[in-house]
Amino acid sequence: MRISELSRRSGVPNATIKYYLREGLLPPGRATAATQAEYDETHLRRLRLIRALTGVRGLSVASAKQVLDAMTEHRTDTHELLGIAFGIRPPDGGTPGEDEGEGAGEALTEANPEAAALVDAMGWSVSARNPARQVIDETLRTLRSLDVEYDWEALLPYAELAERTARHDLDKLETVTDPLEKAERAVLLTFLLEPALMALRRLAQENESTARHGGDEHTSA
Amino acid sequence: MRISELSRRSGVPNATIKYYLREGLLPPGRATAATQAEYDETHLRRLRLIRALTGVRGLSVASAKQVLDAMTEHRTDTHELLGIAFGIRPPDGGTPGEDEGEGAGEALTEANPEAAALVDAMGWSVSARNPARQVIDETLRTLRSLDVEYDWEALLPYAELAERTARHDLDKLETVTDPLEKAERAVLLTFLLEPALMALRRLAQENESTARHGGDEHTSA
DNA sequence: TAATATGGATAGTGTCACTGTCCAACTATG
DNA sequence: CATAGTTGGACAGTGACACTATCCATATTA
Repeated sequence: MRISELSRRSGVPNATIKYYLREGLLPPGRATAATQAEYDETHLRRLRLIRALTGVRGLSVASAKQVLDAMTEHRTDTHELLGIAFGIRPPDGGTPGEDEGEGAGEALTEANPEAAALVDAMGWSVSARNPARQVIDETLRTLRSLDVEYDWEALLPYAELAERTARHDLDKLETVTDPLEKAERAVLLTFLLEPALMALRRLAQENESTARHGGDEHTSA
Repeated sequence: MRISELSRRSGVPNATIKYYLREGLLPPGRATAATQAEYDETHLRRLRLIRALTGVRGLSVASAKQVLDAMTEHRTDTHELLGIAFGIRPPDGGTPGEDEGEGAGEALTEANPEAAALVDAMGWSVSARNPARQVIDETLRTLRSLDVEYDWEALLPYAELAERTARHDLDKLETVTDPLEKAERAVLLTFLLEPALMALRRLAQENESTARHGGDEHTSA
């Protein structure tokens, strides 16, 4: 199919598709002539994936590219994908310092002692370079700067719940055999589910709060 | 203190403080003269809160304002705060439709049948207007549009974990008595913890993946 | 062959979160 | 009191981001 059909079938404007092509999020079509290219179902699918990541999940185009790249490159190694595909946080840009791309190694463990302690306590085996560590230490530090006494031990119950969540995630993944599809599913379950998971927590919080305080008028305007 | 000291003590540039004042995130100081105002510790604290929300959590300035406003207005009703303070998603702007401020009511439940079913199945009592419902339905719809067979029932295990998480959250909250402080803590635990919780899941996922697949070389470059 | 579509390049748009500059009014110091 | 420095407020400018629009030399289709 040509670009217009891709646009029509995906609902993504023509110009935007070109933009994604430029940015490398969408692989170029097979060129049939100097000014003509042919796209197929994989392009359509990729496009939907891009919109899911940038739309529902709210990733920036650059972050989506990283995830997509990791997905296609490491399609044989789901486990590594899960580790690598992260390194991305909400499209905030705040608190950069994200130029530690290489050679950080040990330093990161040192730099994130709380995450390290937590990982240790849980008996987890995760890369010292997993950026999630940094998120944890940064959050804890921020919390404490606001006088909330919170340390990695306070996160232990959450870690156990996360462990169960992860087990559930991986169970879901194991039903898929095709490596490419598996990698895609991993991305979907890891990233797309995040807002929904947080939404569940908010729902549960409201419910719990209602249950503890006055249990009526909770639906009032 | 004057603006410079506020800037020095918070690490937020002078110009940025002025910007927050303009945007209404930071309440104005007590004017001592036509071109002079006095700020106090509450301003400093608020500033730190703003940076925590926009920095670690990645909220947009506008979203942070909503949260902060809800926090100060509903400081008497923590339970309602938890329901209201959301309505904000990552600063993506994608898929808006967020102009349902009033009179949506029933329509939202209708519009989000999966969230409704889930809430029902869990026996939860939450407002029909809680925007988290929309996030859930939207995520599920997106997932299915990508051929991942996923419905609210698949979310049930997560909902149960969320319930436990929420219980844990509320427990932590109950130790605080001062209503203002409680509202602040609620915001902190609800919002600031989110990235950390997601980080935990990623860590747990990597660990679980390592455990299931080859258990070595997980730290390799 | 003429009208239309396409791919690629480049420029422009609107939003966001600041950042810089001005200036009149203050304050601190000599 | 003079004068240098600081402030609050207004407003313009900046750079990043995610598009969106315009061109134009082909290609395709009628």
